[in-house]
Amino acid sequence: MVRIMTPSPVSDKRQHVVETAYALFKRAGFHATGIDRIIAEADVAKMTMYRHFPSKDELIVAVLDYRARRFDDQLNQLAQKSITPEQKIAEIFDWHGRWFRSPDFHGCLFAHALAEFGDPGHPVFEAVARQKNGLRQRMRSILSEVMPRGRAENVAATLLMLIEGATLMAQMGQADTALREARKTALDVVAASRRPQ
Amino acid sequence: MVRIMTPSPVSDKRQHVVETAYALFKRAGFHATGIDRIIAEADVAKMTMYRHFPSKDELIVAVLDYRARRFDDQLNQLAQKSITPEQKIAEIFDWHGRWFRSPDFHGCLFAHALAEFGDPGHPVFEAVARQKNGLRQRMRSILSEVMPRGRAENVAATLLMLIEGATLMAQMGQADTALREARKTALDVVAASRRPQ
DNA sequence: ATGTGATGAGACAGGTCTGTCTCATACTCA
DNA sequence: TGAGTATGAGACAGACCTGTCTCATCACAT
Repeated sequence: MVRIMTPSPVSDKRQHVVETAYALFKRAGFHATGIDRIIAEADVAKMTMYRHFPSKDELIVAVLDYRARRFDDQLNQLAQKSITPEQKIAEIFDWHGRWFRSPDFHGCLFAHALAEFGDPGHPVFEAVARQKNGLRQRMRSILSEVMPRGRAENVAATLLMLIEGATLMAQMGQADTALREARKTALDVVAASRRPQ
Repeated sequence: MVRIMTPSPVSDKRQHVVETAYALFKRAGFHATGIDRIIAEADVAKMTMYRHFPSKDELIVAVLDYRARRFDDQLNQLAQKSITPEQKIAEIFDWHGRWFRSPDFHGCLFAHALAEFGDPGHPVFEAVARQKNGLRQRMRSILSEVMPRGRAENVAATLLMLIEGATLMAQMGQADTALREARKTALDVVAASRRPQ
């Protein structure tokens, strides 16, 4: 008989490890956070972790993919609230502004992963690229409503750079200035390329 | 008699360790690069390193300060070649473009350091802040020739974000697009705030 | 020549890292 | 009841980590 293996308790433990690892990676980084620390904090046996994730690298990828999914979900919800492309773009920047001011903001986990796993071809590198390209394509598709495909591509790249730069400045304690100027520049750039109605 | 201790051979070893550590940190990151690896690559005794740098953290700070100094020197040379603020800003972006295309470009060492030592108050964090603020103030002082102090401050922050974002995109293999769009946006932003002559 | 300081070579300590293995326990479903 | 599965607890291996210590050597200035 085909049974899909008891689903809930299995995923529960796995998900709990992912979320605990996320909280630790975010604060201390990837190499500086040991497996022992993760399982202690998650209150889980070491073998439980290693049964779900064959290696630390795969746990890191799982954490990144989990965060990318949550990020996408939140931006999807946000997208329903606004109508014009300008509003949608502004919402994305404002979402980042709220993030910057959140209690334990520690910068972008994906940028940090890129710093520690800079080798292209490494699974972690690829997970980072997936997330950043996803955000860029999201913005490109928003922009392509009001400008040609090529321009939308380039403007999306510019907006992504502004977001990444603002995130770095926010981590250095300049959250307010960073978001205000990045948001303003972003809307100016969009306006300059917008197809007149 | 006051003797200042044989100066050249001492600094030679110290500088050699700094440069070797730089090359390794750049490729593999800070936590992932061990002291043993550094002294082996530098062909130096462990005690020689520890006499110059009481701890690994202080070596990291020395490496960052060394790179910040070299970066400043190069931009100083560059500043003499151009006249108008627009030219000077464009030169800074073009310098980054050449950097992105250089043989072993691995992203911004300071951004990577921020990822691994995100705790404000940590000496490494402060070294990063020094470098980023230095670049921002350099651009602010360029811009203040053609716009009020407050605007120069904000425009400089925007340019810094574009540079940081472009550096991150370059590390993900989008060097050409990143630099082109960042440079163009930067000059647009400057033009929009420029005091008419 | 002599002494002083920088260096080389490597052992060593104490801790932490990732990953494996074993054995006992609990839970679920047939 | 009995089989299959997930898990807990922890020992263990082997490597690596930072940082300290000792002793020999070398260069150089007086």
